[in-house]
Amino acid sequence: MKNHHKPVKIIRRGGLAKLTGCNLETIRYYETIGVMPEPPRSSKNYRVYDDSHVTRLRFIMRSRELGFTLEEVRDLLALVDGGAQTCGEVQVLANTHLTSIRTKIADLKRIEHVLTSTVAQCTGDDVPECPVIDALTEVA
Amino acid sequence: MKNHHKPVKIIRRGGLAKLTGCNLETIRYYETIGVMPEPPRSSKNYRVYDDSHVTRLRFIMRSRELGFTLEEVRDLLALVDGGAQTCGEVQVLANTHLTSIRTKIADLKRIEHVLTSTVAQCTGDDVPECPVIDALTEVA
DNA sequence: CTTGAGCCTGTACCAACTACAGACACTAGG
DNA sequence: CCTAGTGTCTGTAGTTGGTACAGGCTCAAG
Repeated sequence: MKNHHKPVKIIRRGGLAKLTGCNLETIRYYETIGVMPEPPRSSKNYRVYDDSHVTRLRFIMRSRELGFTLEEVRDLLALVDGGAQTCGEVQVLANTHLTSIRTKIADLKRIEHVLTSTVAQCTGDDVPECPVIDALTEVA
Repeated sequence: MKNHHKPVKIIRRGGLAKLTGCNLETIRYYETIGVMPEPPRSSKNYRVYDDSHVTRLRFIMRSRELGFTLEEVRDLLALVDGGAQTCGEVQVLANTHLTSIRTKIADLKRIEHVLTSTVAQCTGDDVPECPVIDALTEVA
């Protein structure tokens, strides 16, 4: 008969924030948009979390770090929650996301190329003539 | 004595939108945030634009296409408006922007690499085990 | 007994737009 | 002359992904 009056360290919102590194308010935000479940409440109406919430929040954060939108995170979680997720379904989501990332990279590289070659023509002097301004002004 | 009762085709908001490809509402937005000037109004309170507005809006749009934030656009315009802009000053703004673009590219490439190598391990089958889900779940 | 920390709620704010409602203005057709 | 359609005006709300703050409650320590 152990743990009679110190069963488990209870996790409240601040605790979950510290455990995960997530911002305190963001946790509540994730709850309101439905990617985090509404946790049970203590007698004083405090949110009470457990390990499953820690895991889920970390999943969300890691997904976000990899650039998944919250809508995509919702889809991933729906697959996981459904229990019937298949590797094939997840792969489709991941590949779709990968495509949009590759598009973004291509866009940024194009921008980087244009800017780099334009700035390279700058004298950098105290003169009003500037290739960058010209490039932005030209009718394109 | 020509153009006696057809002086110049007047440009209203819709006209400016068509000339530039800019969204109608965005033009008003740019005015409220101060990157586009308040144009004169007709007797019926319609905004009346001229070539200078077309040029300026195109400058803004081109800057946005190159990924400058509206705050950066404001800075660029301030230099141009001041009349005393120097190539050196513009170059500084452009290089700062370039740095942030390169950072974004690097971030996206890292993400792309992680996702690509993870998805590559997927069987894509109708099985619940999935390397992507594992990667998102792992404590990292 | 008071002070501070932590939690609660609702709401406002950021970028950079986009869209919509409701009210006028103007033009062409019937 | 009336009406339909288009264009414009204003203010305001919604988008994404958070972040922050105000005002109020509870609780533990000093």
